[in-house]
Parts: sequence; structure tokens; C-alpha cells
Amino acid sequence: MTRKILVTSALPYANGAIHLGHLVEYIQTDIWVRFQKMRGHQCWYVCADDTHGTPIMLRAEKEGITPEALIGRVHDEHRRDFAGFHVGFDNYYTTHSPETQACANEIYARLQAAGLIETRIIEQYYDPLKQMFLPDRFIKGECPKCGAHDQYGDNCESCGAAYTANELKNPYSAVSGARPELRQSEHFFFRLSDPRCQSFLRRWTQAEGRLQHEAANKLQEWLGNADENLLTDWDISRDAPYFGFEIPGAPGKYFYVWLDAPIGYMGAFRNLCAKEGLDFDEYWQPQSGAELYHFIGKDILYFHALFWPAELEHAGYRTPTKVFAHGFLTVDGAKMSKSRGTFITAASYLAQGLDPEWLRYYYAAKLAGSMEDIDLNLDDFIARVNSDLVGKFVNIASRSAGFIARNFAGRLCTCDESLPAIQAIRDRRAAIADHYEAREFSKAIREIMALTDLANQYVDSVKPWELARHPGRESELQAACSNALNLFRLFVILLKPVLPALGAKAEAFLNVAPLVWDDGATVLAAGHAINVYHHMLTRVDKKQVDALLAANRESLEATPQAAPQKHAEHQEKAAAIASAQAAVATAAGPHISIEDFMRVDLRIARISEATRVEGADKLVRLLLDIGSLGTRQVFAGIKAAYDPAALVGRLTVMVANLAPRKMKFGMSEGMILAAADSDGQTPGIFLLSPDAGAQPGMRVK
RNA sequence: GGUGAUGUAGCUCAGUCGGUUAGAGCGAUGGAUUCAUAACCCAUAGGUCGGUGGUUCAAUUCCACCCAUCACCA
Repeated sequence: MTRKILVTSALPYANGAIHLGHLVEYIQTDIWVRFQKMRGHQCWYVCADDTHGTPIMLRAEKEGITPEALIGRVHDEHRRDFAGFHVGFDNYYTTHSPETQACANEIYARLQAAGLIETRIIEQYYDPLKQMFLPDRFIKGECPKCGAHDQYGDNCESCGAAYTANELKNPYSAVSGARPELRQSEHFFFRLSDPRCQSFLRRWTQAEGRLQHEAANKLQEWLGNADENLLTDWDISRDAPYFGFEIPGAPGKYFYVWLDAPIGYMGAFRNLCAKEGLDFDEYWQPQSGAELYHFIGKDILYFHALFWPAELEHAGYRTPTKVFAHGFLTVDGAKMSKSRGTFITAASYLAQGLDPEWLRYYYAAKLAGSMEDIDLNLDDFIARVNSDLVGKFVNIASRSAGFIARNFAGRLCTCDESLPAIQAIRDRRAAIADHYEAREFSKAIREIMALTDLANQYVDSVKPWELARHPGRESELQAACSNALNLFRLFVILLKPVLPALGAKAEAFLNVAPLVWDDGATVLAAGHAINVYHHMLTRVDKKQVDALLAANRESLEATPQAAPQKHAEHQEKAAAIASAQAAVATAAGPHISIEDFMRVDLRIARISEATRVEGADKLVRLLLDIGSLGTRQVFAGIKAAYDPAALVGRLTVMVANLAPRKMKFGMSEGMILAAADSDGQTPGIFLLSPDAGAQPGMRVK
């Protein structure tokens, strides 16, 4: 039965370059789509640039161009990068399109008719100079806790404290530098807290097979128990000026970028329908028999498994068949880092002359159907590609082709289908297909590589190089090489979803039409002529990888452009955090300066009160007297080692300028110092004490 | 602090619904071979399956706690 399948990857934001982290998702999706197409299903793969929002608007302004010009340029870059990695979209569109706008308006109107849209007045910082409302991350100021300058409006990158934008001291607009003022504005909300949404989502998210188990657990956490309503309404509007779609009937109000982003899937597909003569409704009406899959990163599960299905359901559309979330990419076990050069852009990878199929293969060999992060271990990458692809797979063709060309004018003889290696492939084809279907690509690759070992063992056992030296054994030689090349052909079929370009080269060499999955049931006919063999794949040289890292290594002063794996408006803040972390990690070195040390305000403290904390396993609540600085409440994880009653009255040392942290049990306004063996060899926690004479409030230095 | 996940050979990962000697690929070492992009083939060495306790005749596999890493939430 031919399935009708619509597949999407998450929309990359149109203000940054595609990097290796993005590519995990697009390659994963592309492999799956190519597999479905090879199976003969009608499968459409659409994606688009996510083009709206404040960051795009401001970026364009900064460059002195229109937002349309900016997103047009980025669109071309993205298309080129994806094409370079053989990501075969059927349509790569843009959310800034009439189709997306029409879909957004339609969904909005239907939600409104269903009583799920509500307006509410909210208070927000406004930039009087720029004359625009400011999202939190466009407000900077001094951290209310530690006083660090130039901190963003939601948390402090210096001390880690979390707060709201209006707690910032001396706030200023990151856009104009002006002092922002609080103003009221009417916003539109999607009523996710409505009982209809809630009960629908409980049902929808827990449906068997809908989400991965880890994802379903996460959703359960967000939804809470049946008697709780943890969902809050979603603010879907932004005030002008904003680059996006104006809300119908609400002049000066625009759809928030995250509202129209997933609708961009529909827009891209509608655009494809016009080109291909497809029936949009057949895929999107509630009773659709078509399948709909979204491939996403785990960071945007919230949008795709809560907001999006709730919108679709209540706007009278079908909901996704499944949502597939994947993990993040690490490089050599760590987050991608500009200073290490592991923040590798797609364009630089291609520009350095690395083969995109190396990466496709490596990702496939690491990807499973789970949300676990995957690691690009560069040494492993080199070893694996060289050994598996060149040494095992391509080698089968390379070691057989010469004999056929030289001795038999390129003609094959009958393939021995009873060969154990061929039988083994036939036996495993269905299982390998199941692995592809379940996105367990690493399992598929493992099976395929085990089979290539059998093929090489076969060649080794019949020793064509010896047969070639003995006149009269020509037919044996031809049989051996024909069998080997047939084995190679079968591997090409199995690997073609992962290696489309190599597959095309192999098809040209084998002189066959594009191979589909079912071709694995057949062999090449006797007398079939193959073409001259040319190298199909080079080895990875460590020098190339080193050069790639060098090309991507940036000085610490360089401004980061995008953070790994983030979408839309997450980007700017995450980038800032990433660069701050990178700076700390690399700039600090083995020593800190005296200034660094002096930033920590250590004080003698007298424990004036110590009580158990109901519901906490490790915590003791302490009240600390620090002399002229007053008293502080601190939660300390020392319950295992100290009886609270025995602590009262004793002196210890505390960090007095640690950012207060809101805990489940109250504010913790500092930290006391205690020793513990980090290896866990010596159990216990040992509180520090000053020598006699120290008074509460004294500075420790 | 809470929740979820992860922790198995030098590296990357399987696996065990509790049961005789824990697997693969790569890497290492030794051998064989020379058709092939110094590829391939054979063999060997390497792990008290993060730690501690418990349940059991038996735990890497179940339970509890702890440690480390990651994510989300607060």
C-alpha cells in the first residue's frame, strides 16, 4: 500500500548560518524521507525559513536593508547549505509568504470563533526613543543582586540570578540606549488553559506512538496531574513595530513569530500543492488518511507538542501523526564552541572540501530514535568513515572492478544467489528497513557493516588475484567478481538513503537505473555490462579536520551570531550565554587573578538558627548573623552530616555576595563553606570554623 | 531543590524481561596476504558493566541511596 506522508524539519531562523548542530536534524529527516521514497511511498518533505520577529527587524535595520532583503539573502544561503549536504526538500519556502499568512489568519479566525482567543492588558517596558515595546532580552541593566553591568532582562550572566525585567537597576534599551518606561498594551492570548485544550492534550500526548517515551514523560510533567491545570495562556501578539503578519481586525498588532512558525509548515506545503497539483485538504483535513510527521529538536517540544496540536485541533485541522524529537550535537563531548573551533558552519565544512556524505554517514551511525544528545567525536569520525565507508563498503567494488574490466570487457556472469553473504543480506533486509522506519539509523548501519564484513570475507576466500594468475580459471574469476559486484549493488541499495550522491555514482558505475528498495530482491542479469570504475569516495585526512577547526576558530572578542540548536527568539540570549561560558572556560586558565578572588565576599557568620526543612532530603535552613550586614537565610545541603540543633551558635564562613536563589522552600541568600571529598572516597561534609576571636561580619581574605 | 535521562573495554556504542566464559566496530599487538584508496583476512590482549548497600540460590540486569554529566522546571 502506498502511504501518503508529509514530513517537516523545524524552521531555521533567518538571521544566522546553518551549522553542524542544525544538520543533525535535516540529515536525520532527509535520510528518513529518502528511505520512504525508495520504498515507493508518496512522501513530501517541506521546510522554510522562519523569518519574523524583532531580531530580524533590528538586524535588517542595522544592516541598512529591508527585512525582506535580509531574509531573501539568508534564504539563498540556507538553500545552498542544505543542497550542499544533499538535503532533498521538495519545497524550501519561507514563512513570509501569502500562503502562510492565509493559513495563520484562518487558524486565528477559527480559534477566535471557538472562544479560545482572549485579549488582556499587560504591562511591558517601552523604548520611548525607538518607540517600541522591548522583549526582555532587549533590556539591559545592572543585576539587582550582584550589580553586574550590562545584564539582560531575565537573568544575570555574571551571578546567574533570575529576575524580571523591571527588577533591573538602571535599565536601558539595548536597541537605543534610552531608559525604558513601563507602558500598558493590549495583547492577544491563546487560551491554552481552557479545559478543552487541557483534556485534548492529555489524550493526544499520551496516545501510543505519538511521542517518544521520554517526550511523553516530559509532557506529562508540563501537564501535571489530572486535577491540576499547569498550562497557562499563550501570548500570541506583539505590538508594532514588528516584522510579521498583522492580526486581522487589530491594527498595530502582529502575530508573535512562534505562532506563524509552525503554520509555515502548512504554508510551505500549500505552495508545493500549487506546483505539484496536490490536494492540500487531503493532507490537512481532520479525517485525513495521510501521515504527518514533524522532526524537531528537543528544545522546541513545548511548541510542537502543546501549542501546535492544540491550535490545529481547535481550528478544525488534523494533528500530527507523530513528533520526533532529537537531542543536541556535542563535538568531542562538549558544547560547540567558537573558541575551540567546534562551532562549525555548514558552509565552512563544504568550503574546506570535506565530503558531506562523511558527515551524513557519521550522523546515521550515531542516530537513534531517542532524544539523547549525539556526539561528533572527531577522531572517531575519521576512523569510522575511513574504515567503514572506504575500507569495507567501497572496497568491495574497488577490488573487483578491475578484473571485470580487464578480462571480461566489463561483462558480468550469473550471480550465485545462494551465496551465504547474499542470503544474509536477504535475511536482514526487512530488519534493516524496520530500523530505518523507526529512525534507529545506528542499528541499520551496524547491521549493514556486519554484512559488508561477510562480503569482504567472501572475496578473501575465493582469492580473485590467484584465479587471475591461472589460465583456465577465467570463469571462476568472472563468477567471483560478479558475485562481489552484486554484493556491492545490494549494499548501495541499503545505504542509499544515507549516501545519495555515492549511490548515484555507484549507479553510474554499475550502469543501472536509480535503485529502489525492492531492487534488493534481485541481482544483475548475466551479461550485464558495467562502466569503468572511478574512485567514489576519498578518505578523511586528519589535516582536513584540523583545518576545519582552524577555519572556525574565532577570537574571544568576536561577536557570536547564533547559539547551537536555538530557534527564533531564543537565539540572542543563548548566544550571549554561550559566549560568556566559552570565555570563562578558555580565558581563565589554571590561575585566577587576585581581583577575581576578591569578587567573592567571604564573611564570618554566626548560625543563629538552624531548622530542618520539611520535604527536603538534604537541606537545613540556617539563619546567619553577619554583624553589620544583617542576617541571611541560607539553605545548606548538610543535613546528612549535621544535626541542626548542634549548629546553633557556632561560627562559620559564608559567601555573602552570592546571588540569592529562589528555592522551593524559600530564598537562599548565600552559601556556607564546607569541605567534602569530590571523589567520594572519604564520606562526610565538614563545615569550616574560624579560630577564636573572629566576629560575625568580618571579611575573610 | 524537583523532574526526566545518561554513566558497560583506550574510543564510539550494543546488550542483559536476573542465570553457565558480558558483545560489536574502531584503535593496539602478532600473523597472513597483495585484488583493492598501506585497503582486506586470521588471531590475541583490554572491562570487579559509575559507587555503596539491599532483595535473591544467583544482579551488570530489580530496589534504595550516593557520585558525575546533560536537559527541562522552579
